[in-house]
Amino acid sequence: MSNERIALVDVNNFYVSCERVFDPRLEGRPVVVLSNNDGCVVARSSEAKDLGIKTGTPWFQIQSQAAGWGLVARSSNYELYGDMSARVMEVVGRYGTWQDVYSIDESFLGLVGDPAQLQAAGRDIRAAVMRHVGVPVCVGVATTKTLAKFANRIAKQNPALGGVCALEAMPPEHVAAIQGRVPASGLWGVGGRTASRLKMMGIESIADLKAADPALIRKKFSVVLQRTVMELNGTECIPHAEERADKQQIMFSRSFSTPVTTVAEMEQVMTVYAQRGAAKLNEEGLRTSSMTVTAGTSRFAGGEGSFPAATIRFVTPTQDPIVLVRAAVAAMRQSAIPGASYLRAGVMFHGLEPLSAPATLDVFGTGEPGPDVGTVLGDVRSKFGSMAIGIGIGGFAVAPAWSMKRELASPRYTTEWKELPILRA
DNA sequence: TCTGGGGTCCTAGGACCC
DNA sequence: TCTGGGGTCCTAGGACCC
Repeated sequence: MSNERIALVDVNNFYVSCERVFDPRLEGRPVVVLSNNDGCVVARSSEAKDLGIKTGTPWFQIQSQAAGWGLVARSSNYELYGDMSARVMEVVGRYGTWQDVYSIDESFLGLVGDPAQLQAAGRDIRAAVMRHVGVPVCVGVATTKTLAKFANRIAKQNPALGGVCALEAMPPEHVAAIQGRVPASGLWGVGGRTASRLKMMGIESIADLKAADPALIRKKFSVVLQRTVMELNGTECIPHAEERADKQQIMFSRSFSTPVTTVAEMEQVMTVYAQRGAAKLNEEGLRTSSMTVTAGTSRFAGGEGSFPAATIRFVTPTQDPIVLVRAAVAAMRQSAIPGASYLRAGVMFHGLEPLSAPATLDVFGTGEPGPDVGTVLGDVRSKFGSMAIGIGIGGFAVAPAWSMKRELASPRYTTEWKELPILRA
């Protein structure tokens, strides 16, 4: 058996940790980061967790108690987090035989060595990320991705381990005892629905699931859960990211700060959202053969609500923002109900293909390639800023009433010259 | 008054083909 | 009472993840 193992490295409370790098006054205090429109809590410091604040808690429900708790809230600052993520991934990647970036704050890593060497590597990674980027990480090491996730969780929950847990360095009976105690729902890939169905079969703990018959699990659930069972028993079943397919869909979707009720406003929204989606296509070097536009009223209001959705297929796949904007506006004009109080909308692209792919036969002769508008817009924006140019209402100088609210935002410390942190010595 | 945004993978079922 | 078999492709929806 090879002694290559899999590490899962992730940043503790990533968004909060990013905020703390640039505002050390937040150290030791309860801190939360809010979703777009300052809607609900998406990240919490350990102190905020101790206050009993849950992920997803609406900000308006706890806002009035914040001062009494000494709780600090920040709007989410994805430019900052994205840039910090790239720095963390670069440092972590130096230590692996391979690296599979799984999310904004996690990556899997190939590590070679005996249990003691793996633990030492984990400690080196922690120290390097702290020194070079300034955020704390935890490291779990095991034989499969599912077990590495489990080990990482042990590292997080036991401060005595110093943020590193190599599963094979622990006594097996100790590991078994933990697996007997922790519910299966604590595993990667086992959500609430699956957990409650498992429970009805008498499978409650991780140990129960590990001992379950993989064939039976596949029959009653799916190949996904079967893989979890096999990974718990040390058989690798989850392929690395580079072996997985290319991106399948791209979406741009946002809720509004104030409801949209008129057709004219909804057309504005589609104009802007389709352009934002088109810009993503351009960044990825893709074109789309199918676009879905959606909108929705509040899920929390009573009554039926209105959730229009329309899909447009393009005979000739396109990345042209003018084509996409026109189609999105026309589709939504037919689907949205005038007077309904819409709180969100989105644009999704499917059937993606690289721009380098051979063009589909253009039967109707409409797709004569002119200057690539998307590329021109992208170039102008990267030089002069994201609001520098746009199509139609997308080129407004003043944000419309429905646009996003971020009242508690921190500066984009690392990606905007005008917002660099200032150091006084 | 105020409740996120973006993805992945799998499965079932229908359309269509020979 | 009988009314193929086998295959592909596509889509919608479910479940999960961070």
